[in-house]
Amino acid sequence: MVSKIQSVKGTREFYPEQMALRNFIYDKVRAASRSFGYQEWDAPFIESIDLYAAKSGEELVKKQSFTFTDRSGDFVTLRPELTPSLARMIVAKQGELTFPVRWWSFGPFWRYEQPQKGRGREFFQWNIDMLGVSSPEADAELIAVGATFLRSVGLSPQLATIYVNNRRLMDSQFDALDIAVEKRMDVSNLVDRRSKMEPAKWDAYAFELGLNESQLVGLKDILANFDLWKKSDELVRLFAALESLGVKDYVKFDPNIMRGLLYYTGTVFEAFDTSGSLKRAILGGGRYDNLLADVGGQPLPAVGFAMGDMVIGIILQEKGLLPEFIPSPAPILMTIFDESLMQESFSLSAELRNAGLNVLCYPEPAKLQKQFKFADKMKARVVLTLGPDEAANAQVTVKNLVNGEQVTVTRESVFEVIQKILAGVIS
RNA sequence: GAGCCUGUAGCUCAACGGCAGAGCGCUACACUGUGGCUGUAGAUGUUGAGGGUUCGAAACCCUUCAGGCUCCCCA
Repeated sequence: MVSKIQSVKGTREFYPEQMALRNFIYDKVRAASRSFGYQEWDAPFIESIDLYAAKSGEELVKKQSFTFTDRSGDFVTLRPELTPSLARMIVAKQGELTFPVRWWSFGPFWRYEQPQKGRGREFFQWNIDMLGVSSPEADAELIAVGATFLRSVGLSPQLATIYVNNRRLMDSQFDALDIAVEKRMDVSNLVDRRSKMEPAKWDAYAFELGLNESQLVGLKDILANFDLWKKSDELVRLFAALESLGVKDYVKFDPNIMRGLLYYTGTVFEAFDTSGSLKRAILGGGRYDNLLADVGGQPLPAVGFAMGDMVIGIILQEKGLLPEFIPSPAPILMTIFDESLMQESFSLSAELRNAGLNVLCYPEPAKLQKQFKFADKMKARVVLTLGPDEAANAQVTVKNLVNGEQVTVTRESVFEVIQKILAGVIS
């Protein structure tokens, strides 16, 4: 008895309908990236574990990466993130690249996590970065790319918001409370967890981390102050640029946005669906000015963000923002009337393909009813029939499945008639 | 890595420890040159897998796999 082999935990199978969703996201990602002039690139899918050991979090490297030894005994990792590969590739050609570099990528990543809604072990991720510019206006451009994407998939500012904060601003606020530099990580973590903990427990946790009463009160004041951005020149400039770029209605300052990652140095941001059930970020990123120097390059400022395909995919499905799924990429079905007319029908389909049309040919003679039903299932818009009557007069019958109208025309004019029908359907 | 919930037809779900069912979908026919809509008929299946308790298990117990909700983490 052969037992069924199921797919690996946390992976997804892409049947044509799911593939259409993935391609929809890819198309929108590509369009948003290209509209700002970003170049597409990619890195290897497998990398040495050492690449991540240098700068990624310990959690990521030790617990959440797919790592194995290859046949020669070397440790290799299925990439859990792209930024270290980006840093290496930039450093390798730092002397010959034209800056600012604007690059984007969309590809697969793997993390050994507990699968949940919106989170799997194999997923696709959009990464987009600008390197070589340290201005808040560069930060604004990346946020604008994200907002442009959200708008392009039908997520209005009412449905999705990009929350912005700034690490330097928060650090200065922490300094003002006499919170030691060594404690910043802990306090960031504390801020991150606030929404998940009961207030009393959160207070207790704060004291546990060594904050005193006045520091806790001060921290709460900071986190409740949504005008704090006015104290940051960077954020004032950022919001001015966002206004000019036409995306300010997507963006809100929020001092509670921290982001766990160690390497962020300035502006950080995260986009959320404001109305949905999913509490996960759609996209997130920020400025990381020290990373390239840390991995051995010349100092180079950088800003970027990443977006996984799972959360956005679920949101788009839940909100009904996906286009209708059309099973067949060919809008035209050529029927096969009977054995004797099969070759002629194949020839006609070939002629139409040569003329640039996508044509789905029924593969064998069958009842017309069956073939029309098939056309309907495939959501074809035009069905061609070449029966004895048509063959005798060098004609073809063309049926418009959208409005049910049918005409019999000469073979020479079929192409034109079909084009008119397809054009009419679109408009 | 930890806790809790769930798993029955292709899909969504019923079935008190006592004959495995419904809706949708699917197939055929009504209609021997025409889809959708309608009507009629038909097939749905190792109840996730393995073991145990019981006269009898989809149900109870154990193990395991998968999904979901938390913790963790979110690069």
